[in-house]
Amino acid sequence: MSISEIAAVEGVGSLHQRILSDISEKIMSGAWAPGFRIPFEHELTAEYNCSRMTVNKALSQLAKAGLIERRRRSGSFVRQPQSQAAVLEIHDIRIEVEALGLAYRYELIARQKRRSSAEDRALLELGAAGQVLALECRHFAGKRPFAHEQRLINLAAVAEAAEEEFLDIAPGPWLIGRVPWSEAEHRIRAVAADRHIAEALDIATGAPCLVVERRTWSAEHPVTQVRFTYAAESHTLVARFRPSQG
Amino acid sequence: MSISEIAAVEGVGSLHQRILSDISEKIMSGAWAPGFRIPFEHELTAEYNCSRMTVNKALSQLAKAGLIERRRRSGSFVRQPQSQAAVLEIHDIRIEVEALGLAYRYELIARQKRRSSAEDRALLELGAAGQVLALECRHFAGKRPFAHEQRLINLAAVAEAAEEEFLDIAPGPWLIGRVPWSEAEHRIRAVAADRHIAEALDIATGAPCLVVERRTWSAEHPVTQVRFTYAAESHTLVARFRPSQG
DNA sequence: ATGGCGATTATGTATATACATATTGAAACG
DNA sequence: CGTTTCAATATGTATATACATAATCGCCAT
Repeated sequence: MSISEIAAVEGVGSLHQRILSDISEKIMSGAWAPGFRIPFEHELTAEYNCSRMTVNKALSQLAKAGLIERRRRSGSFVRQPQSQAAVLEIHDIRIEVEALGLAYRYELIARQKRRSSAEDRALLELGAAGQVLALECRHFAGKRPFAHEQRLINLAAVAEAAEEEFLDIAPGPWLIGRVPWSEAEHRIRAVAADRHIAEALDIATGAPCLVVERRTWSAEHPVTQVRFTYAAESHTLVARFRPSQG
Repeated sequence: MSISEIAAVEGVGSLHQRILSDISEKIMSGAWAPGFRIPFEHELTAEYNCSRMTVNKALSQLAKAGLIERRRRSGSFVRQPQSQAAVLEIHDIRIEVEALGLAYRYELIARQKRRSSAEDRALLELGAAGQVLALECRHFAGKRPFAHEQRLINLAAVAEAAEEEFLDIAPGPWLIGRVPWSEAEHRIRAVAADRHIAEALDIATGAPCLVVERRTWSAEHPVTQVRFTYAAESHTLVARFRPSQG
């Protein structure tokens, strides 16, 4: 939780919020350097003329936000500047398209159930061979293609997928509603459109595209691997970042 | 703040923590669907045989984490799942290059101190005019250009930057060591290299590039805006994801 | 009906208080 | 001199209570 998120959730007028922002201001400005021991709760209680609970609420939140570290008997200390980590929002494509005020349409291009090839196993990080479902589809924004999707689903992990046609529902939302995922890994890069992608997205061969690849695990089992390709003009990923311990 | 972050910070043994995890479990599992009105504070007070403050602490945190929405007089409701959030690690370019086993080199191309233009103010989201420092530089991996950097620094926020030549140290690490940041926003997209970028990165004009733009704030003040451009082959962003609400 | 008004209700914030727990520092002891 | 014990201290959690605030419901007058 970032400081501004705290501020956004809490009323900015409340006292514990004011204490919180006063202290974070001192830390952010560098006035209180890393390692500095911030005043004890009872000192802040006196300074703000309020109860310890109120001070405690503010300090607890600063600790949660990672700005300070609290040690019993010793006090609270400004933490070392942390590594950068980000909270990256990845929306459902449908929601993204509709947020642009455009009509969303989904189209299945190909669907193949097969025994996993060596390449499939590499993509899914599967140890043993087994059945997989390979899907290729397109997402439209209005009349224009918005994203191309290539996906592998590990049928050992999601057996019901074999029964689903995926004619009317995209595999993303279908999976989200069915398989809780515990972890995922994304790779984001720029590529030049090859012939196949260029045709699918109705752009020139060689045009820049944003590729987002995702691998998802549920309880340590690989579930799905997907590659989304967006035409450069159509897509920007937005990420809110906050400092965090790393 | 994600649920697991809450759990990590708080002791898992405390009562408000147990209430919190009980409820988030119901929400995550789908037992309490979006829109469902969770029990009132006084009902949970009875169920857990504890005070309202304890229940309130748990519910406030669930609200902060974005799992529920609280409405006075109406109750608390499970929110629609908003998006998937991820923790994306963004490393220093130098570290990234050296992780590839290549020699890192930094080069300053241009440095200009100026009164902020309208464009500068838009990029930095600055209200009033003031002095800014505009920098352009390159990062090398071995002999090849790895990334191109265009940066604005708000001198009202970081006055010492005016004295720094940035001949031997890149502005990124320089800023990180000096200005704690509270929040940043990233935009990631693919573009075709224009002539200037193509020259700087030694690639063909029109070649796909990954652009990462970042705006950073410290204590509500804009600090810096930077645009990194990477040749497509040279860079992949990797993000480890966990489920979360927001 | 309908528009305003007060009562009701759930949450939001703050208080004083109490006891638990972890850690430190110093005194007591072998 | 080293170790154990104990008291002091800051934070962690929980309680009962109080009043503020926002939203909703129903009543009443128009």
